Amino acid sequence: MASSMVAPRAFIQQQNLVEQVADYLTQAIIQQHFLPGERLSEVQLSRDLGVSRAPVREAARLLESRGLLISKPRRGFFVRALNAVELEDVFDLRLCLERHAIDRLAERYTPEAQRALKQQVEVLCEAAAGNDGTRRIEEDLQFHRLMLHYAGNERLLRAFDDLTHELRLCITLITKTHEAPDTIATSHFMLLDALNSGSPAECREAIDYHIGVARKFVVKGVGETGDSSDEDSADEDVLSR
Amino acid sequence: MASSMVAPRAFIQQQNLVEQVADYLTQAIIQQHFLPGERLSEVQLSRDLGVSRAPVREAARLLESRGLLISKPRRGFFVRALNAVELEDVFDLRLCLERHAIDRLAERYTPEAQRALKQQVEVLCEAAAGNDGTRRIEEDLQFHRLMLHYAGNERLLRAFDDLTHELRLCITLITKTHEAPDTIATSHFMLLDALNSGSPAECREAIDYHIGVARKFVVKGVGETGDSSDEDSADEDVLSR
DNA sequence: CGATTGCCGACTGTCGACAGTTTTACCTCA
DNA sequence: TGAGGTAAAACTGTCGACAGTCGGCAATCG
Repeated sequence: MASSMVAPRAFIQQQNLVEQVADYLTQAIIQQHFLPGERLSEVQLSRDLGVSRAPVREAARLLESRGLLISKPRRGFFVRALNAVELEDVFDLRLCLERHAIDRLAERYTPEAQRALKQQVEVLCEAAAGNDGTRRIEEDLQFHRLMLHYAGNERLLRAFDDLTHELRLCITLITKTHEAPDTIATSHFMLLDALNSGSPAECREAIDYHIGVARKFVVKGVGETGDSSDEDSADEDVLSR
Repeated sequence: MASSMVAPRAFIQQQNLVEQVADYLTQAIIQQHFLPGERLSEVQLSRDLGVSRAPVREAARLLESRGLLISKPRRGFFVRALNAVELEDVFDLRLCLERHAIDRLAERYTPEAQRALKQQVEVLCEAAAGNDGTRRIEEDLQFHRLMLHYAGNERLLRAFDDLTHELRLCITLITKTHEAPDTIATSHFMLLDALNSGSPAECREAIDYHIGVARKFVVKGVGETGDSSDEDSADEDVLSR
């Protein structure tokens, strides 16, 4: 995985079955090997992966907290299916988080942050030129993650990471519609320019535009596939507690 | 609910052991029966609660995702201890979420929302007059949760709920400093007035002031207890992934 | 006397098994 | 042929057990 980064201990990490299972499930869901709404059998999974049910269950709970799975008592785990409204909500929250992040970032735009972001945009442009759609998405998300990181609020970053799992889900789910490499490049350079200008208003405008474009892309896509995921859950669960 | 906490009680109802254990742990942590940084033994807990280790582990993972526990591989689960910086981050994220929420709420301020919020403020005022500090906090949080709810973004509400667990943790941890009932009342009526005015700027100002006050209260409190929770984790885990 | 090494207890990670429940398949009957 | 009921199959929730690992303590060595 590219550049400097902190060498993440490539040593033997044969442990952590839970995490391994979670990674496997995440990949499988994103790559549509499990369809939205599909039921996951614990025994089936444990057989396939050659582990017992305990780590599978714990991994499933982890994915549930990340919004990729939904558990129904006595029924098991189901792949999360986002409907149009939920999709809008995800992008609205993303807008909320990134607006705040870019506000903070503009106040503490260190040369290090500037350099890192610029480099990441270059990596992204390179990825956009290639054919690997998944990598393009990952580099794009990584750019935004860097923005959140340099905004200097760990908790804010965690909220973004939580959201990213769902974001990745619905983005990958749609990504037949390829954005042109130029569009991606200019769209991100606009953000850098806004940050360089130091004007909060300009930053706000840039991020609103940026996310608005992404939102349109995905929402348009989901209109085609159009899954609603509603079955019997007619009642509202809000307001409880 | 009572103070007889040490006695673990065989409140073993039939189903949903995980949720019951999670609730028990949450209460125990908030009420400081487990101190920040303390290690939780799975076998001890399972013995005390009269259940096996599986539901305890799953509940612990749930609390970990809520930020109340931290798991160290091969070491077990530890009660989360927030240092001053993390506390600031929590309130900064809260500000981020509530700003966005009040913006949206101002755009769709239905009579129903208006009525519900007003009623909740009254409940809060009543609670503030009483002696039960925990209830006052809960009613306060419930008011803000209602704001988020009527903002009409389920995902935003979920992010707030996630944050609330940590918020509750550090608020309750500090709450020797009682806010005066009048202060609480006026502080919330200001929010209602701002919403009634329909002015986004006024709403923004009100929520900034409101959360700023709460933040000062809590941060001041943590300065006294002053736990840092840092031990050996000198390395940064950000930027990974 | 201080540092190192080996041992011991405690604990976590994981597993296979059992009981209760839900789903499904089949069989009967109108 | 379709509807309804019943029994089997499959699955989840939970449990107790085993193995590998971690931290502490004591004995040993410099």
